Amino acid sequence: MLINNTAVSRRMNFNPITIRDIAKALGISVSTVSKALRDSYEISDKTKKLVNDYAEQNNYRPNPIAQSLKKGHSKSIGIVVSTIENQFFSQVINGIESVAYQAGFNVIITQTHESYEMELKNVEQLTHHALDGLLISLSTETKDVSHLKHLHQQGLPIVFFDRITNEIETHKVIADNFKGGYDATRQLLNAGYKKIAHITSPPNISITSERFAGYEHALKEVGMDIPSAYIKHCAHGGRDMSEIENALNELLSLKDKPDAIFTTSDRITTTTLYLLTKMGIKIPDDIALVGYTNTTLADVLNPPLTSVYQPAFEMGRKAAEMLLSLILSKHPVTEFETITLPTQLFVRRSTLPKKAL
Amino acid sequence: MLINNTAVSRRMNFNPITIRDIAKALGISVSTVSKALRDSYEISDKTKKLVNDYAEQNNYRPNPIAQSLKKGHSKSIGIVVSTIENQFFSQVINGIESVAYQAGFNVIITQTHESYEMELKNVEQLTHHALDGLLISLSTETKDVSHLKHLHQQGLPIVFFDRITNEIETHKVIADNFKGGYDATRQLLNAGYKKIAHITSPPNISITSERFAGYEHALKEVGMDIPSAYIKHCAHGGRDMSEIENALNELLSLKDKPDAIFTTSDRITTTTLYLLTKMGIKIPDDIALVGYTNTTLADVLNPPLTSVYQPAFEMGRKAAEMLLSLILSKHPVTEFETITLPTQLFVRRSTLPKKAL
DNA sequence: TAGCCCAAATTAATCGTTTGCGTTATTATG
DNA sequence: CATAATAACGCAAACGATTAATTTGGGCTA
Repeated sequence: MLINNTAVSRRMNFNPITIRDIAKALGISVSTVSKALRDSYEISDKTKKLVNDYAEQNNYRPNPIAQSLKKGHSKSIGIVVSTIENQFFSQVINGIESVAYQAGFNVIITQTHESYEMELKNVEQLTHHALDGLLISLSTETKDVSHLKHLHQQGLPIVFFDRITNEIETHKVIADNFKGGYDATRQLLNAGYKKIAHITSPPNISITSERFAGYEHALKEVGMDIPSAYIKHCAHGGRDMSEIENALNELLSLKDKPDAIFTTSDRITTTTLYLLTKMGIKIPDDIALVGYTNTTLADVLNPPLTSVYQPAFEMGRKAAEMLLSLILSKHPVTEFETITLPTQLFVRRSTLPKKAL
Repeated sequence: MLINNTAVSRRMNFNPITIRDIAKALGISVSTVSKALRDSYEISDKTKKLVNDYAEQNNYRPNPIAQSLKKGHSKSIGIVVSTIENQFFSQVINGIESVAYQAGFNVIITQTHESYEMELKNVEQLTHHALDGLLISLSTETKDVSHLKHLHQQGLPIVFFDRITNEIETHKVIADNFKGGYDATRQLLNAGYKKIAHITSPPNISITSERFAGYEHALKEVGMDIPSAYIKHCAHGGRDMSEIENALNELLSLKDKPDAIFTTSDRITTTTLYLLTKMGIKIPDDIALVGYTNTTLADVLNPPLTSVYQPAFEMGRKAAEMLLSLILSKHPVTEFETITLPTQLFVRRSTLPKKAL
């Protein structure tokens, strides 16, 4: 009876039972209910049972908003990535999730689609909602990180992963991009390719320059210099197919055409493969291809694709662990570290040695 | 001076300025500040300017938690999908995002990884945090939807997409699964294949039975009956490779081996392709393959994969629009609709007509 | 029986905002 | 000049949960 009454007295909206309802129904005070539910020593077992039973029967759930307001934290962390369609990022997110949920945190995912403006909006959005911490991989367009600096100064824990900045001192997790670039290039060199082009993201983001450094080092090691006409930057990291189409067309119209291409990022890699195929260019016969990608499909592509694989899940785990340590730390943290995770080169048919062709 | 003082007086934690701080600094009341910020007619322009200037200079942000508590809503919606690694779902999410953000809502994404237990946990998690509405595609394991029924009865707006239930009356968005299954099967039949196996998810989820019905109809239409040994259900929708491996092994050890396979779900499709390739089975020569997938890579797979493409982005948009209409509705909604979106069959080399082989 | 202790419960303040209503001045009206 | 109207602002009660401080009512001891 009573139950029904309290039930109908609420709005039609999603409006669950509160501790006040319980208190009223049981004829005791609100604080007694609260303490009983939290199993306080101040409350008798009899009352506790009474309260708990009633709460259970009426499917009571503490209002998380009220708890957050009171406790001063929201138990949720924000994630900013370029796009979850990229398998690399969805795997990172899986890693983040696995540790966040363990710790009772939930995650809010946002995507920049490689746009600086979207990054601003998302960070704004996220901090407009209550956030205990932020995990971010910068957008391709991002050159200015003052939006993040402000938040960081205000005390919001931030951990960077993948695409980082050195303008903000905090924990960071990256893959060994230098080695990834080196391994990929070295593999092409070993297979006999001598004219190695590089299609990549803009140089302002960290991964681009690091991978380029690896590429450069491998070439220099064998005494080759870097032909600037072979280096192509896609303004939006290959978001638009036309970026890559243009890059390829330019490369292919060179007098001295490349005999191999090293691509970075999932999107650039798979789109390059798609376009070359569409153009009727044989891989690796006409042009060899090695690319960064985390797709599980590399083995069944045509041809199977030599690729640099990044430990995305692990990166997510590590980043989340570091963020949680920042959030949960009693004292302000002043010592930060940057973790570098190894990458793995999977050699497949797209970089078949030249002599074997 | 004052600014600095208020700044240092706060905790080291992320603890931004409040309206109380503004009131104190300006020597006016909290309510005046609040009203000034909300541009109330009760406040003079002079005071408004004073408050707004101070707020801007000190980078004031209203605490969203407090606002949510007061206003009774959180401006965020929850999403439950099986896994964002599946391109179909990440595209759906992009669609959802595009309308949610437009309306000032943010989204919280959770993954079930096809587990009923995880679905329970996620729904619990989500509603533990403050939610204005829920978008959900059921997990493969889910047979009981009482956890959702409760929430729905309590008044939480819910919209189902993709994998729906008819036990709960609300808005739903699905693809035309019957036609998808029919088209795929029909394509195989037209290409001359006669022994068509079907690897799919468990029959309890809606998409499975709907697609099966299409498959069945196509076969019956040409007077063929459905050989039960050709129907394989993967308990977790292909989450574990072994599920698919077993299914394939059973199919291939049949006296009367199938000459074609119709797979549903991204995961099952790509894994089947991978396994057949690894087994050295030629597609389509030995076995033809048509599958559900939303990967952009279908064209560059080996062989290019005939596939049923679902309008994932559009599905996300529609679902989000319906949810928002539910959330924003002044009156309780009693009329619900189920939208069915068309699918598209892309014919590629993996179902090359038999005579052409 | 006074004095004290302890268990068990209540009161009230708090988190940051919002908002109905009351309180001042100041201006307009008869 | 007295009164009504209005503009501009403050007070205090919410929203739901937590918790320090306080009260209440026994029970026990000296």
